[in-house]
Amino acid sequence: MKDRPDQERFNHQQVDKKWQARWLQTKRYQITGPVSAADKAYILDMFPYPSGEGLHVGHPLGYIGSDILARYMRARGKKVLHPMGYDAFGLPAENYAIKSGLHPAVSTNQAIERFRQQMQKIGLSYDWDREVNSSDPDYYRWTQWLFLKLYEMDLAYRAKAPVNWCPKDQTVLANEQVKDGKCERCDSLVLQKELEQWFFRMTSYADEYLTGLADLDWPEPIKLMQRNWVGRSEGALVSFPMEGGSKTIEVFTTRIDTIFGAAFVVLAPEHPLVGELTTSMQAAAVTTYVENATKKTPLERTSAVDQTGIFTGSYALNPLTKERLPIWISDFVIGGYGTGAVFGDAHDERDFAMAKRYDIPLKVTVLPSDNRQKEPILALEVCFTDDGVLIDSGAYTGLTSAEARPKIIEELQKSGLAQPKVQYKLRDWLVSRQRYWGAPIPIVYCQNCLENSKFQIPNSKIDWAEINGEKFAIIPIPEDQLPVRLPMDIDFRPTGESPLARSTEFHHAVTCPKCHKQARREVDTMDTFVDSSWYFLRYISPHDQRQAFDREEVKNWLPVDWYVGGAEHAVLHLLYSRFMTKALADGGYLTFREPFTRLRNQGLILGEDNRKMSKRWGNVVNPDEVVSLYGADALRCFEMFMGPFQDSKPWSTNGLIGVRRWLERVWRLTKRLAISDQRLGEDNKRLQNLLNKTIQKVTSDIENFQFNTAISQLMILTNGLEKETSIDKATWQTFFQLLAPFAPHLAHELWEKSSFSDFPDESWPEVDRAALKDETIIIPVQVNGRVRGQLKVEPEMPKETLIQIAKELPTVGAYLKDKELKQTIVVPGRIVNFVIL
RNA sequence: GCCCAGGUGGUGUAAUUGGUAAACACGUAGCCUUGAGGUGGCUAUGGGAGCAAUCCCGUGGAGGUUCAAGUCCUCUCCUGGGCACCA
Repeated sequence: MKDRPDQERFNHQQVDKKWQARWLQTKRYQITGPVSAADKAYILDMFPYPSGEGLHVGHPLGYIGSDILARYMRARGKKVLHPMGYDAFGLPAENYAIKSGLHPAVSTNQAIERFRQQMQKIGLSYDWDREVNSSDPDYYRWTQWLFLKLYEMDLAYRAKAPVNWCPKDQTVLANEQVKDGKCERCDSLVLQKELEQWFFRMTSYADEYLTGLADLDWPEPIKLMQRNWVGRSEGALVSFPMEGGSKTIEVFTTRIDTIFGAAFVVLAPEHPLVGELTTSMQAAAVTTYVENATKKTPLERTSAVDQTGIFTGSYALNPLTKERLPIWISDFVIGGYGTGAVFGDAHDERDFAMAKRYDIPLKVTVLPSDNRQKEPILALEVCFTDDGVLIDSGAYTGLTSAEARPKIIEELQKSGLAQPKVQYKLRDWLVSRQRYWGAPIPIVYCQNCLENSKFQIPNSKIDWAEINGEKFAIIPIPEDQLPVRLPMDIDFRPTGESPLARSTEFHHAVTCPKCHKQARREVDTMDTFVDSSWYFLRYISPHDQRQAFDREEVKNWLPVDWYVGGAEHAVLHLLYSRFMTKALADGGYLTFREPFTRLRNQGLILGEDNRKMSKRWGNVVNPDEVVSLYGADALRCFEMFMGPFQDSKPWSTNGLIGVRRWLERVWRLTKRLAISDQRLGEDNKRLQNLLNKTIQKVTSDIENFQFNTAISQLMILTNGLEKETSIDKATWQTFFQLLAPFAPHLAHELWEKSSFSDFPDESWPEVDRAALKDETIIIPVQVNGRVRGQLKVEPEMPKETLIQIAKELPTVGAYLKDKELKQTIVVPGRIVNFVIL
């Protein structure tokens, strides 16, 4: 029978299994003693939420990229820490439990089991002994410990605040979880509600989030999003005294230069002075307006096109001009930003629209830009040209408004009329959740302790909380009593109060750790983002029963060198992790202030129909099927070959087949090519150069996360090898080494089959410098910028020779004949260009 | 509305950073192999003119800089993402 190529097929199932089993048997790197920053590589993937649906083909894109990097770094002799875990607390498991009755702990563990198997099938080289699971008491115990530390450091506090309330999920949402005024998860319109909640003081590091970005190797768009999120603006606080009253209205402005043109003052409906300022004449109208405004959902409020408002009946005085300014209320002013009050003037679109609507007289004169030099201008009035140039405010003639601002503030500060102020959009982080499936907040509320504290020395600070009108002392659970375990048998249907409140045992059968009288527990759980804000520390000593992380080992391994994950975490998770790191550093637990040195984002893999992969569209591709049909290496290489790592791109089974075809060709090469012990001879410069180029390209491409072109280059090398009949051993080995990070199963198998010794895990090919030269290259010859011929030349050929032989090309000569040569441009090794008239 | 990122063949994309546009694949066509099938092999494949050598056009659009532009500048259109009454 004829020896048909397809009888030599690469049996990926067998090969995958063999090498995956080997990885699991391998004793992985054990952390011992100090590791220098230069020797280590902490390569981390954002840990997944283990959903019941398992991974689809888009999830592992990032894992494959980081795995290639990890394998490459090991080959380079680095000590690599490459762990994986599960962000296992959270709403979906709880919602699923409500629907199916299956306890979240059970469904979550099933999902984790499945995730792990799926990841192992792809051949991801994680250190499986280091898995963490945020819903495990051994983990959340330390999340609770962290809460206590923040509380000690006054970075966790309890406050009454208007909170985003999702009526469907019956829970409070963080600002970050509200999208377009709707719940991020269930799309219900979000309402506002006043509740006492736990907050983390994110804002204490507002400036550091900005300055710290300078030293981080992160994608620029992500940095920008963080900057926008922090939303720093410099301006001034100005006090507007009330006419005929003792109170003043504090106003924040970034446009102090427009203060002379202030025409009215606007308060947010929530502003505390609203009641006091409203005259009896206006009382009814104001009450109606304020009620309507607070009833509105955030969406309704932000989507309003008109600047509606209501006059309070009172007046304030411009502190500079002493002019009477009517005080209005409008819901375009946000209670939670700045001072919740603004002054209105003509330069601002919203102010302008409102003034127009209610016929409030404006005070700024806007002059056409060709009118700059004209007089006269009222003594204290600020005038602008219509392109925003300040032309007169007395002392600052000729300055742009941006130039004038700091000077005006300085001037006003001298007379006590204003003070500089930096304002941030960033808010503190609301971490309380009225949900079951999360880490319990380690606090009890004790009435007895509050009573007793009245008799203590006046200065002893005791925090108290108000729950349903009753007052309690806030008592943190002592560290050695952690974890506060989540009760397992509980009715977790949402009713608006935390499900934990329904557990008598959890809620009431508790004694105060301080006075040992009966107390009640905090029944809220923590936002799952708290769990994920520190998990990268737990991987260092995941089984440590005495501490959250081993401080010495953390010093060795952190910060994370490469962090790989989706861009959807640009602000939330990444900012929370930065906050936690800074807080722990201030607490003396860490010696660094930024958790992630490098960040790389992977793109989305869309369905073959170019839509987001989802059950709803029926376009989900399961990696298990791909792996069993085409092999783990085909999946890995194809996902890397599809396009730039960070881009979104549609799945294509045909493309996958193409990559599989390539691996098959590599497999067959081993059959066909004779292997010689001789080094490549001088006669095979072509192959030598190709090999060198491939080493260079694959190496730099991996380091730059340009895996798609690395695969292309490996394909080019394969095409080159196919032209040979025999090959030297060294070339062959180099090829397998280069292939190994991408297609580890195939590469290891081929190495072994070729009867080389054990695969060298800590070795990476070097470019053979001596071989890297003397190949002729082809360069274009242009006439007037158009290619008219090609030249085969030595790279080092001198200019004069180049010009001469270029002129002799028949195709070029024809153009140059009888023409005056104006200029000749020669870039050696690149191009020759003749410029003629 | 504001701020980013990006528009290159039928498709995914590449381009040594200003130097032969389309590498590497997919798809398609023809041929080969096979009893058959294709996750097998070979060849061709941007558009147009021509028997051909060869020529013209071509990187969303319009201008510009340059010996030379996918790459730089100005304006403009479209797509994706983020923020959104932040004073």
